[in-house]
Amino acid sequence: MDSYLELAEMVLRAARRPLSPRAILDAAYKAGMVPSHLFGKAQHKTLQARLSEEILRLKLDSRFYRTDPGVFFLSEFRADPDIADELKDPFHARRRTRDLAKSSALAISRKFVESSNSWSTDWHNFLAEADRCGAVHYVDARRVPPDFYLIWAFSIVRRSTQLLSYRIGRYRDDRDAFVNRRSIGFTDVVSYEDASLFNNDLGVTNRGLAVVLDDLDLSRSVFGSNEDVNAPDVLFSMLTVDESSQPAILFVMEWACPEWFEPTARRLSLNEVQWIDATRVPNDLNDFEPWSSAALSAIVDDYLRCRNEEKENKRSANSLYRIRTKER
DNA sequence: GGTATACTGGACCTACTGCT
DNA sequence: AGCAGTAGGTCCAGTATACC
Repeated sequence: MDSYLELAEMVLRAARRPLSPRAILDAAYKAGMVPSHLFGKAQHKTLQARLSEEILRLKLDSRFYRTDPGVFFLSEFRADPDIADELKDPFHARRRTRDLAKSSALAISRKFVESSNSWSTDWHNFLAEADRCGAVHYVDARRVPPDFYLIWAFSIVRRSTQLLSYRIGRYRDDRDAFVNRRSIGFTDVVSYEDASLFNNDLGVTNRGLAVVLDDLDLSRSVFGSNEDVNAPDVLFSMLTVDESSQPAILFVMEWACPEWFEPTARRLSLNEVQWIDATRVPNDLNDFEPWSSAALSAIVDDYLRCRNEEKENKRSANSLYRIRTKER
């Protein structure tokens, strides 16, 4: 036996019940099963780390699963009729980070974007046109070819005149201009799997909805009903040009939640969740990460312009904003 | 010997809990 | 509500091992 995982496997097989890493190690020491090369001040932490990583990596193919937070069991017992049913239901631990490293991320050729004039019409035309012209490619999000823009869904949650904001932790986004900054965006790259026959935007709004539901741990019914989610308010697209990340195109959309909605802070891995006023530029705009800062400025400008023009329900959609963090 | 891969302990960050 | 201590989950640098 030469690793923590093998040790855990043997102890759990003998115990035939879920155990915490500490209990696994206690049992292993009592049985004299721990080899001398496994040592340390906090071995239960190491074992927990190994189990967590194995489950994260192999998911359902892992030898282990959680029955509760911090309690692990062997997958082989899920087929054992002598094991109680309530121990067979895997507990899914909330991720601290979201995997952005998608191998099939939506990207559009720069040439097409620069020659396109359909920014001024709407997303669907722009994306359909890109698709028709063969300007759409699916790429590895970690290695975007220089002649392509990665496409991001950027979801905002609105409650009347307020927008939901939060502070980004290190695990969430480690780009220098984003870490510890305030944000109004729930963002993710759009993947091939998001597109379907039933949407005509290559899956951009699908991904926008998925990311906001996932990050806020919400049910679809918050934005309509489980069967039929209200379409988001399509705001605009932004071409981001900042030093901290590769140039990308953000499709900014707003999801309107009911007046009673309040995110349950304890379920979030987001910090300092608060509603901010969407009718004026916040004093601490520089505290926001560059994408949110630009989106927020555009939203407030739009609100003020609409109010001036007394066209309150009309948003000027689909204009191209260029963010240059250096110029801010 | 050089390189790739796997494994390790523990640091790190966030969430939870109990106390005041 | 605010604080401190602890636990859970993730990350990373260092080391061991396997392979060429």
